[in-house]
Amino acid sequence: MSYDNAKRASGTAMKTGIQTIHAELIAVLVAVTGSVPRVLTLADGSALPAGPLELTHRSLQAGVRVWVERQTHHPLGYIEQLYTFADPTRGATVSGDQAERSISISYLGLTREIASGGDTVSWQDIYRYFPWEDRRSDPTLIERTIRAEMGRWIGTSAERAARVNACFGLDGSPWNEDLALSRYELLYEMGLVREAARDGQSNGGEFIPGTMMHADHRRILATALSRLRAKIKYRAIVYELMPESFSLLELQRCVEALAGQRLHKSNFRRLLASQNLLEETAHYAPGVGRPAKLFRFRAALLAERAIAGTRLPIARP
Amino acid sequence: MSYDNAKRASGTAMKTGIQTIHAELIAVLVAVTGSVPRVLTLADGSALPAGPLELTHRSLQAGVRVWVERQTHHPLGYIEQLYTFADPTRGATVSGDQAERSISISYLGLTREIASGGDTVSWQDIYRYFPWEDRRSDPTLIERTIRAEMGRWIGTSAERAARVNACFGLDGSPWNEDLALSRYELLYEMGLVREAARDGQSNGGEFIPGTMMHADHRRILATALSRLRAKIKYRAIVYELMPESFSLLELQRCVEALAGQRLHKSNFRRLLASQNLLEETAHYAPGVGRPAKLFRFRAALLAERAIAGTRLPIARP
DNA sequence: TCCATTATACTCATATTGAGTATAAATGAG
DNA sequence: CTCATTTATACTCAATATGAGTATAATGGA
Repeated sequence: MSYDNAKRASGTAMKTGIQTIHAELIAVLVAVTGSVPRVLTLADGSALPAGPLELTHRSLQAGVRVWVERQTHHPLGYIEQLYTFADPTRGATVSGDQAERSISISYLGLTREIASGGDTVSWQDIYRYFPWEDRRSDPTLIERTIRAEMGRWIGTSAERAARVNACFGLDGSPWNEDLALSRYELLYEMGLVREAARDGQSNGGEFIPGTMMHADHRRILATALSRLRAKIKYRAIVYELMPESFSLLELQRCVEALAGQRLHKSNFRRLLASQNLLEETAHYAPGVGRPAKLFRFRAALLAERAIAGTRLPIARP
Repeated sequence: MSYDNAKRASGTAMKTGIQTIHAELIAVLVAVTGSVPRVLTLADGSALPAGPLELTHRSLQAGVRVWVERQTHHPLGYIEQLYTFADPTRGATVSGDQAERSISISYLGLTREIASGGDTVSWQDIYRYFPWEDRRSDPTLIERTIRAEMGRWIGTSAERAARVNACFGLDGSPWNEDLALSRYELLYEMGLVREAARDGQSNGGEFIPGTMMHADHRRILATALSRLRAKIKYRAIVYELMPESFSLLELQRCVEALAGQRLHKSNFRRLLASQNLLEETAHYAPGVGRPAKLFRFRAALLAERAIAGTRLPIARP
């Protein structure tokens, strides 16, 4: 049973008639501090910040921006729409025989971490929710904790085995960091995350480590992580996550934090050089060892934006 | 003034209070027939098919699928969510002092073209709406028709010049087919598409050739084109657009139709070979000249799905 | 002074791309 | 039946890009 199917199955109040549609904005605010990718959460890390769509908002984007800036007292740089979910079951308050349908529109925003005003608002390590996605120090978590359970789910199905191998980079398939969302959804389908059990999927044994979240917030966070990982490869958006000036190693650590992978130092620098995104400052970062030159992003970058894009074998006239 | 700003400015009925949110699904159905990329439209090509979100739909995806299949009597292969717009102005029926807000959730679907049952339903050449995006035979349309107007908008602003050059591949910048949406939005901002005038943007002179659409359907179509062009480069989705078996040249023509670019024949084939997506059939396509071997997509492809993904300079342990 | 530590510069074999040329297998005109 | 025309495939080769290192340069502290 797929993620969608499971959600459906638990639905009850389906009847045609007068319906109030309730729309909600959900924000995934990401920052990278040191080598830790973090997300802004509510309720002790168990929910993403969300607010109702108000008629005063001129556009969805503007709605999120206003809302987040009020929460964090910090201007929000990059914003991007993630996905819209409309689940008839979730938040279905059947009051007075009138079903309420909820639409959730989620956004990804990039900032730098600052002390948040709110009380229950806190920044959490993203890998708290997806320990298996962080392969920087130990790429074997999956193997050690849950491979046996996955084997049980696979059984003798060649198709299931192929899916698991492609998603988790097992048995010869390469690991692809962009597949974070597919992996979460597959784990849900296998009943190995707690949300699956909560939503009525029975499961025979263990869960994979990782903190559960309210409703499908963890899925939304996985969507954000996937999107962000894919995007850093062809758009210079790390830019929104870095301070004014930084060393090349700091930039590398930031990308590594998001990708969940160690990168090859000199090749990473060669790549940066070829993109012509950075310019030197006159300053050096002190610290242990030889001081590193500090760089900043080229101002012109703001205008260019789009950059390269992948290639097709184009014919010239 | 940006596209969003212009939309906002024309908004009036903004008041907080009881609000009914009306949600609508909009479908961009794409097929490629011969060398023409086509889209399913209503009303003589002036609107995209759209329908209300019904409570009986189990999920948005399912809603679109049901709706489209009822319209076209043909199973829909690939579906992907595009974007959600919530515009307070559009469709704002201020009846009885109650503002109605409309949310549009758009989807991209891929099929093969078949005779559509409906009367006003028809398939239209996508480039009818974006002639400048088709550079297969004549890449100079922009130059010839509208460069002067763009110059007028740019004036002496270096920032505007940089944006135009990056978007349209002028003055040394490379043309990037994925930027179809940015180009449409920029043309709107410049007042060079008719929608801009309709929405209250004054403009001094000419419009760029291209058929106008209802509401912001043309923008949604541009979103679909951008997404599709980006996606064919890293996911094997052309598959949904091709018949059971086909020659390599037919496949090339299909990709060219979507990309709006001619491709280099032998390099395209080398790429295909390296991806291992195809397998030979025993048949040949007759016609003038040497008959071409017919291929089909490998069945295993369905299971693998995700494929490669772009690369980071990864460090090995 | 010399060593641990981090920064930066080079090197080099291999793979991937861009851009063609050469050869093969059909059709139809004369 | 032969040859020009047309399309299909096979190769070639230089220019780049990538993966994986090694070598050398600056620091602060023992």
